[in-house]
Amino acid sequence: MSKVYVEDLSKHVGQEVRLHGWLYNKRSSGKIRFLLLRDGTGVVQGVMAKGAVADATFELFDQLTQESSFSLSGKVRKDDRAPGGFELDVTGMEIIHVAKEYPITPKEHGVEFLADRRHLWLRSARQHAIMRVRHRIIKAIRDFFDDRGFTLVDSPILTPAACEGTSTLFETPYFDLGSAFLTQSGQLYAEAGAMALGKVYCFGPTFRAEKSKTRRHLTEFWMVEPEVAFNDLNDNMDLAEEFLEYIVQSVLRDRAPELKTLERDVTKLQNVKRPFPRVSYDEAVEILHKRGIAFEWGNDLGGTDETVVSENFDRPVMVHRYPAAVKAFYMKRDPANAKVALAVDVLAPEGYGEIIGGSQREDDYDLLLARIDEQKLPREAFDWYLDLRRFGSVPHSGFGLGVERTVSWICGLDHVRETIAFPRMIYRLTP
RNA sequence: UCCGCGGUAGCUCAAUGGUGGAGCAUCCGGCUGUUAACCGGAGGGUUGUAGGUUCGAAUCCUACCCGCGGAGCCA
Repeated sequence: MSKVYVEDLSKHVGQEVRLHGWLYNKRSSGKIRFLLLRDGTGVVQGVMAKGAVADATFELFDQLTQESSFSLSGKVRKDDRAPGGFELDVTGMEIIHVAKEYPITPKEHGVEFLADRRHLWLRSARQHAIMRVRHRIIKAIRDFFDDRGFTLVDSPILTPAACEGTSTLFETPYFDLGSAFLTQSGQLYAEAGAMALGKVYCFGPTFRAEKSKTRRHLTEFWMVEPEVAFNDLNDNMDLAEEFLEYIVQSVLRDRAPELKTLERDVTKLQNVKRPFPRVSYDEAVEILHKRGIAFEWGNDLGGTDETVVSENFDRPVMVHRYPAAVKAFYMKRDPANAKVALAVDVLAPEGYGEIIGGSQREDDYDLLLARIDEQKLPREAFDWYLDLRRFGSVPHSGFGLGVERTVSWICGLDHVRETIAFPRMIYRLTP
C-alpha cells in the first residue's frame, strides 16, 4: 500500500493508500463516523461505517482526541461533498499517540491565548495558509534576484555600531571588544558587495529595540536588500516595481487555495502590475492638503498619512524625493534640489503602509563625510564604508523590503505577528 | 514614554449596586452523510491582585500587575 500525502490524493483515486497525520476534528452519527486527518499538505475526511470496517478499527474512533497522531488506510474516492474533492473510505487505522486535551478548539480564541500557544496555533488552517504564502514570497524573492544575475552576499548580524545612527539597537557583550549590536540593516555591507559583484542582495533577520507597539512592528523581522552598482534612483524604482509585481503574481499563481482560506480579496492583488504610480514627496503633500490634512512640509509621512496617500491608487505607489533632513545620512541629495534626498518609499495599498524603503546612495567622499559629522556619527566606525568612496566610487542604489509587512499585505492580515512562525515583540519573547 | 480600551468557568463572552449565566471544550447517553454536525444530561468559579465605599460589590473609588490598540520610530 503506498504512503501518500493528502495533496496527492487526486493521483490515487480508486486505489488503497495510507496516510499519516493528526486528527483535525471528528464527527459521529452513531454507526457512521467521520474523522478529519491533517498531514501538513491538506485535510481529508475518512469515513467509517459500522460493518464496513473491522469492529476493532471502528472502536478506535472513541480513543482519538483532537490532534492525536495516527495513520489511516483506505480507498480514495472522488466526492463532490468533500471540501478538498476527495474522501477516504477507511479500511484500517493505527493510533500513534493519543493527544492530551488540546487547548485550541475549533471555536474562537483571543490573541493572547493563541500567541501563548503559537507552537500549536501553527497547526490551524489559517496559520498553515499564511506560512505557505510566506514561503512562496520568500522563494519569489530569491528566484527574482537569482534569475537576474544577482549574487547573495549575506551581511553580518553582529555589528560594531548603528548603521543609520537613529534606531535603538539590541546590545550584547562581545569578548574583549566591548559591545556588539544586532544588525538593523545589511545595507552598508550590501554596498560593499555591490562594488565587488555588481548586483547583490542580502537577506536575513534584522533587529530593532524600539518600543513600538503597532500592527506593523516586530523587534525581529526579515528584510531583503538588493544593491546595484551604477543604478540611479529611477533604475532603483524600476527594479522595485518589477520585483513587487513578480512577488504578487507568483503568489496569485501558486497559492490560490491559501488565499481563499484567508478570504483574501484577490482582485486587489491582481492590480499589482507595472507601471506603479510615482509621486514626489511634494505631490504627496499636495494630496494630503487636498484631503484637508494639516501636514507640514519637512515632516516624514506618518502611518495615517501613508494610508491617505495610498488610497488614491489601486496598486503600490512610489513616493520619492523626501526632505533630506528626515532621511538617513547615506542618501544622495537631489542635484536639482539639495533639500531633498533621492529616496523612495513604496507604500502598499489598503493601508498596509511602507513595505519598501530605498535610495540612491551618496557616492561623493566629502559629502558623505560631512553627513557623518553632521549627524555626530563616529567616523572610525564608518571608515571602511568611506573606503567605498575612496576606491572607484560609482553611483549606486538599493532598497530594503520588509518580508513580514509584505506577507501581511498579500494575506490581508490585520497584524504582522501572524506572518512569522515565532514573532518577537516588545512584550513577547516566548514561545 | 504618552494616550485609549480591557482582565468573569479550559476558551469566547453576558450579567452595571441585590441569589454569577450562555455557547463551545471535557465526561456520559443518542443518532448510517456529518462539514465549527446535531439532540439530551452532568461536572466545572477566591470575577487579575491589594485595599476602600456600602446593609450588600463582578459592578463604584484608589493603587498595582498583565494584555490589546494607537502615537512616536521604522520595514
